[in-house]
Amino acid sequence: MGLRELKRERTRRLISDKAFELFTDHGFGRTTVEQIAAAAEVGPSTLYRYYPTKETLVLEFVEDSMFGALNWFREQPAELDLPDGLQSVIELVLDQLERNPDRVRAVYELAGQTASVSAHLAEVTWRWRNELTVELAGRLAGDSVEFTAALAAGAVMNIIEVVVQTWVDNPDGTEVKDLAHEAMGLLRGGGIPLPTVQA
Amino acid sequence: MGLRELKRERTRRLISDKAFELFTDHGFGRTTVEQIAAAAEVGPSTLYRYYPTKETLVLEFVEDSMFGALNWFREQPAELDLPDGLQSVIELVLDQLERNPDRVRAVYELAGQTASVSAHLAEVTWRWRNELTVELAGRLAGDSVEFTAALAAGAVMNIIEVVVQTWVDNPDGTEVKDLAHEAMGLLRGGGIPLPTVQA
DNA sequence: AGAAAATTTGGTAGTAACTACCATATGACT
DNA sequence: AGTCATATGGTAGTTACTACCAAATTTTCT
Repeated sequence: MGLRELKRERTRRLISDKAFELFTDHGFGRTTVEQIAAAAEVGPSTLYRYYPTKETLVLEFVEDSMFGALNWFREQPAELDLPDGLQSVIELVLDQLERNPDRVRAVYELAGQTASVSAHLAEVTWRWRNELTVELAGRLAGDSVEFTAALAAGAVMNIIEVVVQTWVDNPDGTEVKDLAHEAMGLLRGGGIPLPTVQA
Repeated sequence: MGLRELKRERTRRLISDKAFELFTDHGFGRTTVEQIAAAAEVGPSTLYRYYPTKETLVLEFVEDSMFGALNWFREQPAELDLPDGLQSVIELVLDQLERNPDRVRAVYELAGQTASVSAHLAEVTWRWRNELTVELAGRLAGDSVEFTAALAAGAVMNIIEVVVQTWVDNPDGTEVKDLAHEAMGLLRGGGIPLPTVQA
């Protein structure tokens, strides 16, 4: 890796760290992009090159965690057992998020306070689910492939969201991995009140 | 209803109609709030009183459809059978959306083109799911009520989203209600590749 | 009917996120 | 060392949105 890339990584991290510092101290809305740029000792112009919007400053880590796992899934052989593969996807996302619990909590804190952050967080997971749907559809056969894939991808996204939310809400509760298994068990075992089917 | 309320309703509708006209003709990003205000023959100041952000102009109908159904659910007696109730919620939302198919299609069109619209659309459904979770949790008993409620609410949201998406993507396909039943059937009958449970 | 009160409207001034663009500086390569 | 590619910082401008105020309009009270 050249010196150039190294510096890029460093500035990128510096900017997002300073941003989080200011966001958690004074709130998302009360922090201006210029203040962040000043704190990171770069021009606003440079900051915008790394982070096109204020929200991406907050969501980079979550987005990377989620799409990292998705990319792993994409590289798996076509014969991969889907249920097993989906479990691995879930565990990979959770593993990534657990590498930086404080950051995850801060993100959810900010999303709770600011509508546009919550909106963009929702958008990231929504986009993630759509891309998982495409990948899944390519691995399915039979009737209404798109439909089935979308339902499966939605279920996976759901499990992740519920587990993360529960984890964030009570930090000293059950282990993340156990929560995930509990969720999958409930879904499979019929422990969830699902809507009835009646024509 | 007094003259004041009547005029308010009228201006509100006028504004959102003009907004959709401009959005679909020239795109969301290429339409300014001032242009919308001018087209509706009101001051920008007035427009902002009705619609606090540009995105609410787009999402009002979808939001009303979804939260209308949720409010119906909230008013149901505590003894209501949950699976049946959830099916009704789904059908109510879909009924509301079907009252204005063009508008729904336009919304999804705009969401596909503009990130911030897609973000706010995601946020609306996310918030809807959260409120459904709260309502459901109040009607459940036993262990891990919150957890179960969140999973159920997520499943409901999922069905709605998949059905609407499928409906929007091919307008002349299966009836919305049939799609919904198909989705519920697949979910209950194990036709979906769900992640495995293994500790 | 007419005055007073409440509310809606439109306009002004200002903030801040973001874009387009250009000159300068800084690593990379021969 | 010199040239090339890329990263940086600054300037000017657009636009969404906020706070605030004076005029207009609807409702209410006498």
